Amino acid sequence: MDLSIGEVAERSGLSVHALRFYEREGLFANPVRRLSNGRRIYHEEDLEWLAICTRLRSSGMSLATIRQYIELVGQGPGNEHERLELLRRHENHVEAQIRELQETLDVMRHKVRIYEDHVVRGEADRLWNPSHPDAAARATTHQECHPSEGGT
Amino acid sequence: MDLSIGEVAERSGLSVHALRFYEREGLFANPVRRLSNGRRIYHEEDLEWLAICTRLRSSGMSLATIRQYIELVGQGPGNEHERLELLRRHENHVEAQIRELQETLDVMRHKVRIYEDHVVRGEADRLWNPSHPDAAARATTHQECHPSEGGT
DNA sequence: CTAGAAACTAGAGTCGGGTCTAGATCAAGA
DNA sequence: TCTTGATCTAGACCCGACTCTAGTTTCTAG
Repeated sequence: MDLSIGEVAERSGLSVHALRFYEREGLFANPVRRLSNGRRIYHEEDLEWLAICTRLRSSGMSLATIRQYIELVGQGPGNEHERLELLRRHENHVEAQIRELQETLDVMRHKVRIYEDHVVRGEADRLWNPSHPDAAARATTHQECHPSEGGT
Repeated sequence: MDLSIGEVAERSGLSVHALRFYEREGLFANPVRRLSNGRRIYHEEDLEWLAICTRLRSSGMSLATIRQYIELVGQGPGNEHERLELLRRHENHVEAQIRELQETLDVMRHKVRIYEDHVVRGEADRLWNPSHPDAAARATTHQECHPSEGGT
């Protein structure tokens, strides 16, 4: 039932180094226990938490914020509001990321499609090439492209 | 018509430092020209390119990859295939990011909703708190939650 | 003419998020 | 017994992407 750091590394996808690092940084909710010989022992719940952690990280939550969350939980009842707020902030953040990526994707698809056309016709060199300012014009006249590119 | 580095900074949202840094790193397609006194001059096209650059960056393309793209363009016709491949790879990458974020979002919404319920009922302490392994059980028995959490 | 803003260069520093090293300890198998 | 391999600690190192500093020059307004 007990897991060694190596097993956890393998199953979580994090390196043993990263696991020790996470521990130092206070990213484990239940402080990692040790065997009498000093070796760390983990349990399934740690793996579950690491999975969540990894999700939070890969969706852009910083380790500092994850630590904050854990600290709130560690303080026990009474701060549920703060926890919820933290989670909701991240939720919004993720939503915003999705929107932006979706926009970028639309732009890219458009560009790539046009690029392909031009490649087929052997005249692609000018596209998305800022040294040739007529690139935009070409694209635009051929297929509406970007009436106002600066959509960031 | 000519823009100073300060103007470009203001309009692009990048710092003057960053602009000089980008230039050193070869991220400008049309090499930045100088006035006789050594000062950089930029044009509208540079702003357009910077807008694209910023989009690529914020969607996770590294500066190194952006440089690669520019290098391909700079080599002139003949490598359209490579350019297209690079763009498509990024397209895929962005798509993958969106999918993952969407998944994360679903998970988070679910958790937050449940958390809210529990807060309302004053029994929230155990949720998403790996020190209380019964959290999952509670959530699960209350509202289906995670039959198999490790959905990464 | 002078002050202050803005630009220049080279290079150092920062920050987040790890990764790696060295040297020691410990467990298990040939 | 000896070796191999996993673990331990403290702390150095790395990488990407900037950011800032110092010292200098140049432009602009008063």
